[in-house]
Amino acid sequence: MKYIIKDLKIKGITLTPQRMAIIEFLKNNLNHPTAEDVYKALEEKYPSMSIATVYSTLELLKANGYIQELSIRKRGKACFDFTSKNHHHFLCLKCDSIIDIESECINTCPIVKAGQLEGCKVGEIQAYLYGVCSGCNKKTIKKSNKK
Amino acid sequence: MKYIIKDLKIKGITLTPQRMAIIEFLKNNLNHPTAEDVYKALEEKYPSMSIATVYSTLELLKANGYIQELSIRKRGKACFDFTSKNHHHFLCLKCDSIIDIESECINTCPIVKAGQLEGCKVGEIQAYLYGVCSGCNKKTIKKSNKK
DNA sequence: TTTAGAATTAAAATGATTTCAAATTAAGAA
DNA sequence: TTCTTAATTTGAAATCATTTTAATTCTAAA
Repeated sequence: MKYIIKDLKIKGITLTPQRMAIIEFLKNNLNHPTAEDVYKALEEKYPSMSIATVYSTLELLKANGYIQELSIRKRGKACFDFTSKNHHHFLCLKCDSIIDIESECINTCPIVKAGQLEGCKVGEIQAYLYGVCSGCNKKTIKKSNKK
Repeated sequence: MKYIIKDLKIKGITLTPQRMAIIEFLKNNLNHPTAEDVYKALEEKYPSMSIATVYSTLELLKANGYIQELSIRKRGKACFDFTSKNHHHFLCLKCDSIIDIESECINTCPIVKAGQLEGCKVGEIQAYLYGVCSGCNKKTIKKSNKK
């Protein structure tokens, strides 16, 4: 948080209250919010804020590498994530939730380690795992027990 | 190709000329076309075909597991891929092209092999590799030699 | 051949995101 | 502090991929 503020100042990027509020919100909401999520959350405190500001700030933060836009979309919407370090994402096909996967095991793949494949220079890898999350798993088990 | 036709018939799905043409096109264009790509390609041969038909057929083929919709989007558009077998995708950040990664190495990750992680049941993994493709790499080298 | 259900069509609707021009704000200079 | 200019925000309109709709046209089975 602090380092972003400092960093942005060094880069000569203006720190408006709106931008501060958006950064603050993202810091405290690591559950991959959409632009709309951010907008709705800040609506009360900043009634005059425009959704266009949310989009432009998210774009700014993305361009400067503070946040990542996931390739995965929540019901057609882009969602965002603080890029603490390289991590992957798990998607629950039942409840639509996105869970961070901190496991390093994907990063140990030969391709990733070598940083290249068939002449392609590989910089980054984003893995999306699809399945059923533990919460939904438990629900399913309970249901089947009831029968 | 043949097996899809047979399969669809068995499933009681009507094989209209439009659907046949779309399947045929996808078979011959493995470069991850968008709905618009499909539509434009068939426009000449089927001038009356609607883009809505393209979308509904892609949806049908996806629902039946013949094609895969990538999470990655080409300039904001969904793109599709025959799912021969589980494979991953490389995205060139310079030329926007998407290249199939047949390498099995990602699938050998402990998470994927175990099929679970932290209580989540993992069914499938889609990896997106980002970087610079061999074509663009060569161009860059040539340029830097010219200097 | 008839007919009911399914698929196609063109147009309108939707909804996330982007663009725009006008109004406001930030920040450096005086 | 006040002035000034450039950057930012705003709200509304525009964009654009995709979906929906209702009417028309096909398909396939009887």
